Amino acid sequence: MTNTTLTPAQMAERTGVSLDTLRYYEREGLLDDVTRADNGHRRYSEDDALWIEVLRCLRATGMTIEQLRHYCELGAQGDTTKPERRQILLDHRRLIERQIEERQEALRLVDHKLEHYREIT
Amino acid sequence: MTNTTLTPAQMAERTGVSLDTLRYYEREGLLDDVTRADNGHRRYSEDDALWIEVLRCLRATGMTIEQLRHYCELGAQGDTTKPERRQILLDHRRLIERQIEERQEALRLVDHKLEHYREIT
DNA sequence: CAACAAGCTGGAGTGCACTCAAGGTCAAGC
DNA sequence: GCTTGACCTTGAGTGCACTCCAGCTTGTTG
Repeated sequence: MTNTTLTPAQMAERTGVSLDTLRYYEREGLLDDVTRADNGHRRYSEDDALWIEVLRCLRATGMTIEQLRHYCELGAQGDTTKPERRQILLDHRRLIERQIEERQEALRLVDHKLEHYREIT
Repeated sequence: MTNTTLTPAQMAERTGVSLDTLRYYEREGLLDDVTRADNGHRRYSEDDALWIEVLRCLRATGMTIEQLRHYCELGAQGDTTKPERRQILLDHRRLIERQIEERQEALRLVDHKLEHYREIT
């Protein structure tokens, strides 16, 4: 069993992305040419697993499917698109930073409201 | 014009919440008894403004409309619900902290990918 | 007074990201 | 040989949080 591929179920387990969502991402062009076993079943590679982790992370921080598709298309077009891909990541990085700031402010606000309840268990 | 109330437009401007969304929140029970001018137009108080800021903040950090409605209902039920309201805020606080951690991890991942592009402008 | 801006209501529509359903294939185990 | 389970495809359905629309009233302005 020195098999380096993952079944759909294993991938779902490992990445926390559901079977349906894995197929959905593939349909949307976020995951290209997943190899297949003889019976037509998907066999994900380790690289697929890493990329799906990236997808999960970018989605969780608010990148849309549309934006991810664009990023993937750029990747497929080769090295000339590297600057644009880099810019997309830089822009998203700033978005994440703003999200962190927004949440730190939210913590302050929640803490302020919690003071109002401080006398209780 | 020493008027301490805000028109819908002023409230939208101030809080960044759209007119439609302000009405939607009211319909959903997140905003009770907004006073009205003689002509039936809404006149928001300063307290409304503060509360809408809270709503915006909690929504922005992932509290659902349903949860917010529940929180509001508890508030309307009086002081006996204080412990539950406090617990809701504590739970949400933990959620926000997890979101910050998730985003800090996302930053690391994005930075890692950016290293791959470091040779470019 | 005409016309425009601001607001009102009830209800329908939208966009996004999944998520589910129906009907089928295929391999392994009893 | 039949059932079970994992997977397949296509296409429809769902849930959420808005967002828009039609048709109305009211107040202001040239």
